[in-house]
Amino acid sequence: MTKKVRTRFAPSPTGNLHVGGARTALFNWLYAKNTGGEFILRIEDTDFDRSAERFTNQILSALSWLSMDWDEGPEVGGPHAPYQQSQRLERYQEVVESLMDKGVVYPCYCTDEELQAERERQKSRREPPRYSGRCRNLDNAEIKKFEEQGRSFAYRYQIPDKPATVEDVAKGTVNFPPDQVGDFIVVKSNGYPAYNFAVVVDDHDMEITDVLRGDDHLSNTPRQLYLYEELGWEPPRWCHLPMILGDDGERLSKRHGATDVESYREQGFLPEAIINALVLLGWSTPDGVEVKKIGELINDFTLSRINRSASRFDYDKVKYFNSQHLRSLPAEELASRLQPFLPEEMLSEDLDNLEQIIEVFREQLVLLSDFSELYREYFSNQFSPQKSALELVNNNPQGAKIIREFLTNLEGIDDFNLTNITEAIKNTAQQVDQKGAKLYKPMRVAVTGQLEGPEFHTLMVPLGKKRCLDRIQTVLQELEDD
RNA sequence: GUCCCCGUCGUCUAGCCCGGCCCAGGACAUCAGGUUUUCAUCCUGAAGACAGGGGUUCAAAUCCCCUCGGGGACACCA
Repeated sequence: MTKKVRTRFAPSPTGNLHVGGARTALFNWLYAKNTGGEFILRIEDTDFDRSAERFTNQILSALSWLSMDWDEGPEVGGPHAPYQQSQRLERYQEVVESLMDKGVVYPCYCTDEELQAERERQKSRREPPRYSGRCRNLDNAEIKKFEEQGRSFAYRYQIPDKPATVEDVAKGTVNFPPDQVGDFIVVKSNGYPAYNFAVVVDDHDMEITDVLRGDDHLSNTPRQLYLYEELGWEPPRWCHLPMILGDDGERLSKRHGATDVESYREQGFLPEAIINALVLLGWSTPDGVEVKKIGELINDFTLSRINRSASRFDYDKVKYFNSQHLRSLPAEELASRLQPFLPEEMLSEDLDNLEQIIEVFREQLVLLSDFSELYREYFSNQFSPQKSALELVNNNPQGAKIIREFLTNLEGIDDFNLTNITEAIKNTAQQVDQKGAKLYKPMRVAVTGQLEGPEFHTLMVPLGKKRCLDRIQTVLQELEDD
């Protein structure tokens, strides 16, 4: 029997969750869900200077919003707690000591300046910039001298001089020639573990079976592989995902505008739309159907359909997905999603009719935030017909007459429902013997003051009899004033 | 600079592993028509790509090589 799949997402809390990170999390989550495995969340906060708790909180909340729940991790705990690297320092120490016992780890007293100077020198000589191993064989006298100078030290791992072969699910077999990497730091001088060391320890301890991550990590993998071999641990399966680039083809960064998941939430995107858009970056559905619900994605997701080339996040397409998902949401659900986006001035009677109003605007909505403008335009008490709209009615010889007949027909309605309103429209059509735009435009203008917009007879129901009649009278008034 | 990854319509991609069904299919965006007695929706259509060059082969988007282009790593960042 094969082992149960355990994937993880291991963000560093040095910024908000951005689309690249979310995509990585998503693939790990989907893969775990698809195989009935577990998804672990781990916080890699070993960058003492840049990590901040508010980022951890933001990441957690963004993940939750996207509906990616984790089986183990912060807040939920689990058998391998704590899931935060800054709280696992003792464990790293323990592993470093075992490496020291094997003599494959040594203290390095080099300062930042020295290391940087070394790199500069190598570059100018057109050599690969990498650590020379100068502290590898320090004798006691030298160590004593450094100690007396008050220098701090970091631990470096002495890499074996041999090629590394990474078997990657997405990229295939990748060979790295020897001599490409220098001895790297496993524990920083502040006592915190360095990335390449901490991931190995944690992924092993947490029994991670599959590591799905951005392919910017591919060239780090040999280092990690060396460590796995040194420690006698079985490495996970690696699957390096193609990167998501900015619209200019460059690595995603702050200046690319909206890259935070949070900002999409604020703009009125639905989490399922973001997920739908994200999953198609570097992966494709087996049947070619692109708009999918989360459950369908879980069902469809396999590693074999991951592609290998980088992609860009297309804002227009996310909007398309949003409009599609918006349409398939039940009115009740949509009403609840809309809550944070409702205009403050919304009337209580309209609030009561929210679901009805939603149906009026449904096809027009692309973002949740579009609702309030639509509401203001068609439900506002400040009703002021557009000039161009009035002109059109004026230019129609029957215009005013249509509206007057329409008004009379509406006045006679007791129960102001869609059937009766439609009836009134039909009656008006017969009375004035008009059809098409000539008939409908004046009525539309009379009710909405505009030439375009949502289907106006559906809109009339939640607008209510009184507001409709008032508006029609206003329009008639303004027509006469001309 | 060295090493690694990648290169199909403007964008996301299918096809590539196992060459022929691909003078390359779909989606978004764009443009043009049409349906809907109004509007929105929707439908139909158009335009639009195998980075370039060599090979191998009866046959190459698919296999091999080179070039070019993009990205990544070479950090006491992850």
